[in-house]
Amino acid sequence: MVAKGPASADSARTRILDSAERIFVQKGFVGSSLRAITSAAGVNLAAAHYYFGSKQGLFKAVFCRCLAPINEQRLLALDTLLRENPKPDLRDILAAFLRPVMLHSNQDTLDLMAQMTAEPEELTNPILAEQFGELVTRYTAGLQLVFPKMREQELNVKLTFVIGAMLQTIFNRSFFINVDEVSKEEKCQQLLNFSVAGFLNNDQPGIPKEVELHD
Amino acid sequence: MVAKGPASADSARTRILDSAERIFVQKGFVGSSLRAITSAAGVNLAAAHYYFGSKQGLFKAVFCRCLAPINEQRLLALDTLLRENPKPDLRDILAAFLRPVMLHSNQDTLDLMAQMTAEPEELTNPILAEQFGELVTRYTAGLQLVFPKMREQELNVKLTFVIGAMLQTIFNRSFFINVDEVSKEEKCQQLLNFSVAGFLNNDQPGIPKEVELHD
DNA sequence: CTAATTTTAAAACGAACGTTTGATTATATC
DNA sequence: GATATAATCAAACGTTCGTTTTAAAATTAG
Repeated sequence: MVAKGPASADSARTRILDSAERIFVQKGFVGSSLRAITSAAGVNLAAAHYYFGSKQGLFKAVFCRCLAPINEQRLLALDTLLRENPKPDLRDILAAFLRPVMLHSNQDTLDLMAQMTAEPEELTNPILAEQFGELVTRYTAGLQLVFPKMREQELNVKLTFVIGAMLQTIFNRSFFINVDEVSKEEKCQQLLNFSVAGFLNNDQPGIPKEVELHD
Repeated sequence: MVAKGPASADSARTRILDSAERIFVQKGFVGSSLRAITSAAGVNLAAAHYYFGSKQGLFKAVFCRCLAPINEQRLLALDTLLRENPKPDLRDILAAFLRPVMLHSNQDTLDLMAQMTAEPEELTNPILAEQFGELVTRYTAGLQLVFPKMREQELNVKLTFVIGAMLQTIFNRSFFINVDEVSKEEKCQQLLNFSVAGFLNNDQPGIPKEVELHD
């Protein structure tokens, strides 16, 4: 009997995941101790290794449990979009990408996503590859349907802008800009407007001749 | 003789700052040990406490040494702009904000800025308040000259987008989107185009009815 | 019930951490 | 040259960490 285990064991496993999620978000990977996680979960210290093998295994389990459903949602939304319209609308693509994160995620998941960007790469790269590799590939392909003439590099740069704006928005760290009173929905709508306009911008005038004069 | 100290002492202090900057960026605050920092600097472990009092004091010193000059540059550029033109151009304001970071900073400084967003707030908040408080205030005021009718909340949200896009761009963490082959200058130019267009966007069509438009 | 397996528990391991101490060496001042 | 101050150093402090071990309790299966 390896598949499920008894109910008490499963709830212990879940309690570890829950408290690890909260503490990893607050303190980061190195800042979180298994002792703090397990004692907050009300289980023995050794239980963490029993269920997840190592601290890193627990981290990966926490992360995948949070992010997998969101990215499945994003991919499903993109599929639906492309099936209905082979020449899709830019706003619809960006909405499919942003809405599952901005609107349909609880705060813990958002915080975990933001926290992820700060962990050491050797820890996060395997997880990111698994959770974001296909996502980025398919969305890039989708955007290329909208901008068939745009160089892939330029498209990647703009997608990076959108992701950065999204992460900064869901991040609770504020750089002393207070946006707490703006609702989720309004932030998402504004980010969509901002991103669509940013994507559609044709080369602006005023390419600087004065970039070099700094003294 | 407290002001300067002998040449060897000053170079020890500087060597600690240099190696701390590099290691803090790579490993974060909790992930960096004073032993690794001091041994990389070729000084005794106790020298870190001798010069900076504590690990946190060292962190603050590293951060301020990096960020103070950049933000002074940004404020000076804004001042020059507003003195020359009481009704400044949006692109000029954003350029004054972005260029010192995107073009005139070395990679270590950029990485440190990005890393900063991930450290625990109790560690970073005092530093952020000191280094970014005035910056945000004055740039917000500058942007309000361009958009006198825009609500401050909306302006803050858009500024958050710009900062997020900037941080994501200078972050070496890629989410598997490769933009390494794009030059600094081109990224900066694209970010300016993107941000100006995003700021200028007037309410796009297709605002969903689920969002209530209050006043 | 008995036996096999899964889950929990307590204790200890060696290693690494920030910090402090006390002594020693270098530098500057008179 | 004597002396006060600044700087360096090795060593140790007490804690905390991830992980392992060993055994007891709980659960399941025959």
